[in-house]
Amino acid sequence: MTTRKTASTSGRASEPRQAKARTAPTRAGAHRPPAGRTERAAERRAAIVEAAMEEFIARGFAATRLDDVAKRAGVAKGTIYLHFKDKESMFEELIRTAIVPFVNRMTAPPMITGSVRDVVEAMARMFIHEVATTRRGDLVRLIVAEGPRFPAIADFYYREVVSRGLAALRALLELAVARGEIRQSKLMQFPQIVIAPAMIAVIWKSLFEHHAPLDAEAMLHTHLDLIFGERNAT
Amino acid sequence: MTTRKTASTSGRASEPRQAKARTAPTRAGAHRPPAGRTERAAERRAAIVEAAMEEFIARGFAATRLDDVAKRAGVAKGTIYLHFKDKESMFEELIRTAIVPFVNRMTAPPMITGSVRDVVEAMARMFIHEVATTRRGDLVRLIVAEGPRFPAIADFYYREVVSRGLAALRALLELAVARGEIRQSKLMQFPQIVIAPAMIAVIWKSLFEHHAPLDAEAMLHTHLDLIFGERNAT
Amino acid sequence: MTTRKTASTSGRASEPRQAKARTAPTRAGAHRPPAGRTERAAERRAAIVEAAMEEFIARGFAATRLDDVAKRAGVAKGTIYLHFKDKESMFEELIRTAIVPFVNRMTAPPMITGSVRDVVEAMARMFIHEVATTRRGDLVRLIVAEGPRFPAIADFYYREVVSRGLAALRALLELAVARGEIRQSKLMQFPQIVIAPAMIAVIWKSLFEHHAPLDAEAMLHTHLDLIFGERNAT
Amino acid sequence: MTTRKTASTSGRASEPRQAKARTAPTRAGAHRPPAGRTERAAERRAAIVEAAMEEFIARGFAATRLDDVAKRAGVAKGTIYLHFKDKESMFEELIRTAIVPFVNRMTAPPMITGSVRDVVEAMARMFIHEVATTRRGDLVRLIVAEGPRFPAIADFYYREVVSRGLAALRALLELAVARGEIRQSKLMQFPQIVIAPAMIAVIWKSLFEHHAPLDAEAMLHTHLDLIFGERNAT
DNA sequence: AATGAATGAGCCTTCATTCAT
DNA sequence: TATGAATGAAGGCTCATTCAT
Repeated sequence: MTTRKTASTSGRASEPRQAKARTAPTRAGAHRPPAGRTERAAERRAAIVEAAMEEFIARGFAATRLDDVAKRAGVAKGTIYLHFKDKESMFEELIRTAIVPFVNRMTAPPMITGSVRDVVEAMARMFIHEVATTRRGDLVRLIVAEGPRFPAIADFYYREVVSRGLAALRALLELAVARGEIRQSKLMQFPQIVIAPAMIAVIWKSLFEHHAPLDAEAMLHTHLDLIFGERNAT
Repeated sequence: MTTRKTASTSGRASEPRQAKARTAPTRAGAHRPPAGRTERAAERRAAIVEAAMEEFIARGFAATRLDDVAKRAGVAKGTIYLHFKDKESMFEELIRTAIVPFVNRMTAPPMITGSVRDVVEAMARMFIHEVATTRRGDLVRLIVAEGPRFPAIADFYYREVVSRGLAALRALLELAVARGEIRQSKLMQFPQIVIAPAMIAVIWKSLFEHHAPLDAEAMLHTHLDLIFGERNAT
Repeated sequence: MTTRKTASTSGRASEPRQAKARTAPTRAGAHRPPAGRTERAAERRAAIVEAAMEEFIARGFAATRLDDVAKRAGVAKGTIYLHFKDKESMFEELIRTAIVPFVNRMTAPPMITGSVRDVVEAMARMFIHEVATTRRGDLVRLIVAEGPRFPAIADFYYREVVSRGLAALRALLELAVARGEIRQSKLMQFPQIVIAPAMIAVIWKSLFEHHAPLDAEAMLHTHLDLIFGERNAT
Repeated sequence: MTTRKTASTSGRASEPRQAKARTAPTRAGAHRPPAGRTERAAERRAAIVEAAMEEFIARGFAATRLDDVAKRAGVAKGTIYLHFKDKESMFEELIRTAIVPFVNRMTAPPMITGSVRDVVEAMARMFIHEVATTRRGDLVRLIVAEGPRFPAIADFYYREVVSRGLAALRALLELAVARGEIRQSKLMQFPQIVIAPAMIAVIWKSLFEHHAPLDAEAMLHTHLDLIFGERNAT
C-alpha cells in the first residue's frame, strides 16, 4: 500500500470551476478589460492553483499526482503546463501565491489605539480564525513538511513571513515593555515565544484534533495572560 | 493470497531472528570480528534502520527510494525485505522504534527534590540536547510532515508521547501551583503552552537555522521566567 | 472537459474511447493515412490485443512480459495501461474477447436440411479449419493450461462455450437418434464423446505435430463413421 | 493481483515429510544397505520431488516458487540445489521421473485371454482409477500446459508415452479387427480416437468438474460400445 | 550435507512530461 | 489555447540462485 491508496480525495474532484460560464466573450464598450481569452485563462489558472493547493496539502509534494490536480481543477493535464513549467515550480509558485495576500494583511500598520495587549489579542484572534481554523493552517504545516526539500520555499517563507512577522512583533513587544505592559524585557529577544502556542495550535489541529480537541482561543488567552499579566476584569 | 501471508515473515517483521545467545559481542574494533550469523543480521538491520531514518528525514516518505536506503546501509535491495514487509510498514515501524526509547526515558519518575522549576528546567535542557539538537528533532518534524498520511503514526505518537508527556507536565504544573511556584492556575489546563517554544525550536532548527541561528536554551529560559516568574539570581 | 465520471477509469478498462463515428477507415495502404484520434486508439488497442495473445499463447500467463507485448505491438509499455487495468485483467479480457465471436458463429441456427450427419460433418470441418489449424486452437490449449489459475476464465469458458456447445450437440444427437441415424441412444448423454477427437486434434497440433503429423480431417471422418455408421458412398 | 494470489495451496504446505523421524542412523548388522546419509538423502529428494510436483501442478512452472517447494518438502531452499541443477531441470527431471513408472506398467504384455474389448475395458478402468482421478491426471494437463515451452518434455512424453501407447493400442485394434470384434478397420489408423474421451475426462476433471460432474466410467463404457458394438448383456 | 541470509537482475506499474490534433 | 493519448524513466517488490557457516 502506498500513500496514494490511503488518500482518495479525487472522488470529490467535482466543481470543475465552471469554465464554461463565460460572460459574453468580448463585449466591446464594457468597462472590463479585454476579458475573453485572457479572462478565461485567468480563471483556469485560479482553478488549477486552488486544486493543486488542495492536493498538495492532502498528500504532500511527492505523492500528489498532476492527474488528480487536473481532474479536480476541471482541466486537461496538458493545460497545467501552459501555466507552470513543471510540478516543482508549480509547487513553489503556489506557496508564494498563497502566502502573499496573508503577508500583506499582516504588514498593515497595527493602529495602536488602546493597549498593546489588545492589539496582540486581536492578532491572535485573527490568527485563529484565519489561519489555524482554515486551509491556511494546513499550508503552514505543508511548509514545515516540505521546507527542507524546497530551500527556495523555506527561504521565501522566512524572508516574507517569519522575519517580517517577528520584527513587527518585536516592535510591539518593545512598545509594551516601554509602556510597562510587559515586565520581562528579555521577551523582546524572543518574539517566537509569543507565536509558539499559535503554531502549536495549527499543528495540533492537523494531527491530534480528533484525539483531543484543543480550545485554541482559550489557550492563546491564557498565554497572553502569562505575558501581560492576568487581567483584572475579563 | 500466498504462503507469505500465512507464513508471513511479514506480519510484524521486527526482531528478525531474535539474536539468541550472542557470545560477548566483540564490537570494539573496526575490523570485522568473526561474529555469529544472527549477530550480523542484527547489525544489518540496524544499518538499514539507520539509513532509512536518514533518508526519510531528508526526503520524506514518498520521495525516499529504497534503493538509496539499501545503498546507504550497504546491503542489497532485497535484504530490506528480509526485515520489513514493505516501505510503508518499514516507515511506521521505524518511527515507533525510534520513539520508544525516548518515551521510556521520559516516563522515568521525575524525582522532585528541589523546586518544580528546577525539574522543568532540567527537562528543557534535556530536550534541547537530546531532541532539538539531534536527529530526534528531525524525527518530530517528520511526524508532523507525514502524520496526516499515516494516521497510525499520528495515533501512536499521540498516545505514547503527546498524551503521556502532557499528563506528566500537567501533574508538575499542579504541584507548582499548589506550592505557589506558579501563580496562573489556568496554565494547568494548557500544558501545551509550556512545550510550545521547545517545538518551535525544533522546527526552527530544521528550517531557519541557517537564516538566523536561534539560541534555544536562552529562549526556553526566558519562557520559564515567564511561567515561574523571573529569578532573582541567575 | 467533464470526463470525471467518478474517477477510476480502471474498473473495466475495455472499450477505451468507444471509437465513435469513424470516417471510412482507410485501412488499406501500409502508409499511415490521416486517421482520427479515436481510430488510431482502436488500432493501437487491436495491436496490443494481438501481440498479447501471441505472447500469452507462446509463454503462458506468468512468463509473459508486458515489455515484450508492448514491443511486439509497437507501443510503449505505459500505453498498455491506457487500455487494461493490469496484466491479469488484460489476460482475462483477452480470452473473452477472442472467444465471443466464435461463440456467436456457433450459436447460429444449424439449418438442418439434409441428414444430421451432414450437419455434424460440416461442423467438424469448420472446427478443423477455424480452430484446430489456427491461433484459436492454441487459445483452447491456453485455457486448458491456465484455467485452474484463472477460475473466472474457466467459468466463462464453461458457461459460454462448453455448456452451450454441448447442449447444441445434444439436441443434434437427439434428433439423429429419433431419425434413426444413430443407433446408440446412450450417446446423447455424452456429447463430449463426439467432441473428444477434435480436442485431441487441437492438442496434438500444439504438442506433437512435428513428431508425427496428424490428418485431423481423416480422423474426424473416421470418428463420425463410428457414430453414424460407415457410409456406403464416400 | 498476480497469479500467486489466487492460488493458496500453500496454506496446507504441511507434512514436512518428517525428515526428523530417521531410523537409528547406521545400525550395522541390519539388512538394509548403508542407510545413514545416503538413505536420508534419498528421502529428502523424494520429499522435494513430491512437493515440487504438487506445486507445479497447482501453479504451473513459472508461477511456482522454490521457496514454497522447499517449505512443503520440509527442507531448506538451498537443499533443492543439492539435488537439482536449477528450477528448469528440476521440472523436466520431475516429469520424467513421474512418468516412467506409469510407462512401465503400461508396457507390460497385455495377456489376452478373453476378448480384446475386455482388455481395452480393463485399460480404460485402470486409466480412470489411476490417472483421471489422481494427481497423475493433473500431470497430463501440466504437460499439455507447459509442453510448448519445454520441448524436451514434449519430446520425451511423445516418445515414451504417446507413441508407445498408441502403438500398443494399434496392435490391439488390429487384433480386434482380425477377430471381427471391430468392424471399422479404418480405426486402426487413428488409435487416438480410442484415447480421446479419456483425455477429455482428465481435462474435464481439472476444469469443469465443479460446474458439472462427469461420470467418466459411463462415458468410456459408452464409447467402447460405439467401437465394439453394443453388448447384448451388460 | 544442510541451511537460509543475502544478493541483484528483472518485472509490473506509476506518473511527470510531451506533442499531434 | 486546450486536450489527453502516448511515452519511458523510475521505483517497489519478487524470487532464483549463491555461499558462508
